Amino acid sequence: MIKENLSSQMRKGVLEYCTLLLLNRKRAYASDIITRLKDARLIVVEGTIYPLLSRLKNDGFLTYEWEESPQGPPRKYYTLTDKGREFLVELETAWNDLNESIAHLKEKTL
Amino acid sequence: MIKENLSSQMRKGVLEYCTLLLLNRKRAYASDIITRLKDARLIVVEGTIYPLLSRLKNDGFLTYEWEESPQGPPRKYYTLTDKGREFLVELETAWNDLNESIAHLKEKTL
DNA sequence: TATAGTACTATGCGATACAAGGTATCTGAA
DNA sequence: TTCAGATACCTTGTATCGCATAGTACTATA
Repeated sequence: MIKENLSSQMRKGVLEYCTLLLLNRKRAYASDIITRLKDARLIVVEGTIYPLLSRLKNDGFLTYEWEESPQGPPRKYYTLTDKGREFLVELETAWNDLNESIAHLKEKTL
Repeated sequence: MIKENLSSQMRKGVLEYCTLLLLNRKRAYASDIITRLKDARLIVVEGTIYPLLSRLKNDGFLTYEWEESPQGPPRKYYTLTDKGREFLVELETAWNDLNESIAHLKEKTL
């Protein structure tokens, strides 16, 4: 592994968590999500976010509604389902567990 | 994505960080590493750790020395190189950045 | 010699991030 | 009316990584 794809590899699966976190606050459409993740210093591109949203929708974690746009084509606004909120809790737990494991590895032995 | 491979995906790339963290404290051989990661609640198996160690070695982040074992075949004891220690710092930064991004997404808007 | 235990290696699969390219809609200027 | 640009969505192919599985090699002991 080289430096360039370092964060790329480390984020595998985490983007799912971040996207759900984001949508839990407020509904959004794909381009909007990309912008918001960029605000959080997470660089994401279209080729990543569209398949991700489709997966989450097919698993029943998200739903969407088409809505007219003031400019340009209509938008798909995604929102969390109840199942999605439950899944978000699980992801949160998994993330916290990972952090605990790392903390454990840091302080251990010497 | 289903619940089972949730943590699996999330850990992608993180295991590299954990392994380097672990070896930064004390040298170890593969089976030893698996045991130590298990102590930190990270379940890892042989098929994961051996390719990972090979990659890190080929990238110059690790070196190893063969050493006799009190029982069974000789062991490959891995240690970090200077380049490996530099890489560990980068991984640490990447990890902290990810945590900051998530914290940002949690508190943002509402 | 045979068996069990330990350690390392190789192969194939599924999931994911990403680059690159494509389609469709709307607005405004020529 | 036509066309360029912006917006928004979607698809395909590639590389990487964790993992299951199977296999190889060495040592000690009966």
